[in-house]
Amino acid sequence: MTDVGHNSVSKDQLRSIIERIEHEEEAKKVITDDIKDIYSEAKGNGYDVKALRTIVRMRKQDAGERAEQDAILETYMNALGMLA
Amino acid sequence: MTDVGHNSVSKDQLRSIIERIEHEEEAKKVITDDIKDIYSEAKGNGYDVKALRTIVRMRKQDAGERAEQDAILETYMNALGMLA
Amino acid sequence: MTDVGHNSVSKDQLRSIIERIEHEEEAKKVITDDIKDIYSEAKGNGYDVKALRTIVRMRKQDAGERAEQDAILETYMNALGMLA
Amino acid sequence: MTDVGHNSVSKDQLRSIIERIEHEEEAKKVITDDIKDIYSEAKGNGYDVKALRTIVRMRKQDAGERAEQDAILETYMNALGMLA
DNA sequence: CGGACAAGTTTGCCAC
DNA sequence: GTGGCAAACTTGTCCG
Repeated sequence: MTDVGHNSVSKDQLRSIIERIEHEEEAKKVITDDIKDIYSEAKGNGYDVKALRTIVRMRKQDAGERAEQDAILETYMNALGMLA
Repeated sequence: MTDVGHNSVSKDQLRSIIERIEHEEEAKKVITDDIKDIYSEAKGNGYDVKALRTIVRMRKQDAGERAEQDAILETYMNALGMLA
Repeated sequence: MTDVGHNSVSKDQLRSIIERIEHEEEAKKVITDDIKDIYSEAKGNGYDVKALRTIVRMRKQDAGERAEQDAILETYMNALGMLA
Repeated sequence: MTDVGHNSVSKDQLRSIIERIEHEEEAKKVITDDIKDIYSEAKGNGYDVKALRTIVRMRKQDAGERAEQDAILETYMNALGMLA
């Protein structure tokens, strides 16, 4: 390899970095699939997946933040006459 | 309350589903953070993070590439009546 | 080209189909970009883009359907003690 | 009502934004439907829709491919200090 | 912090 | 009509 610029890049070090990342990403994929399985199973038991996701999202969302979002929405909806 | 879907949602079953998902998502977050750490560490060692991400992405694509090509071939063969 | 199966595909006809589709997709992309521009401009005028998107989505959604979704959500939230 | 953000949201301005977006989205839907029609017509003429979609997708990728390659090259050159 | 990029989520379509 | 595949939209993250 031609040595360009700073380039004291150890081939082995670079390979190690890449492989560590790829290893983690595989692990992440496993978990992602597990989550999908849980939703699928729930669906099989009659649950509404979209609603479940909404619940999970809401619980993750900070309460104050949620109120803030609601307030903005309400402001706009009111301006548009979408409220009562 | 209006009865939606099969309903008579078991509180415990629902809670179990939600908590299993949240547990998996926490595990996923740990891994996501690990990946970020690896990139940060690499950056500290003088690597260009954007380039690293590009490499990882390319290797992922290359992996999928072969399958993609095969799928295309099969599609055409099927369209031409060369399969079964 | 080898004549396989039914294959009386006119090269010109195929090309025409493909190009018509690609032409439409370009037009679609223009509109998509226009929409992005409107949101950007609104953002520049101090609007909350996320809230705007929510409004648009809600107005698109049928009222009855929305109530249905809300009912499911409420059922779950109640089961989890997220209400009151 | 709570004052959110800059607020004093002009009802007319907001309505205008929303309606412009909705107008564009309708236009987009028309095009989307046109595309569907083209595929349907092609199907009626004996074409394999899945294969057509594959072709369109591939041609789009090929177009982006060159730009992608250039971007990768630039990224590396930049990382190696060969730019600027 | 603003704009680009990537990830994740949702929706639509086609085959079975 | 269900489940898997692919497109589109949304959200979040990262770099400048």
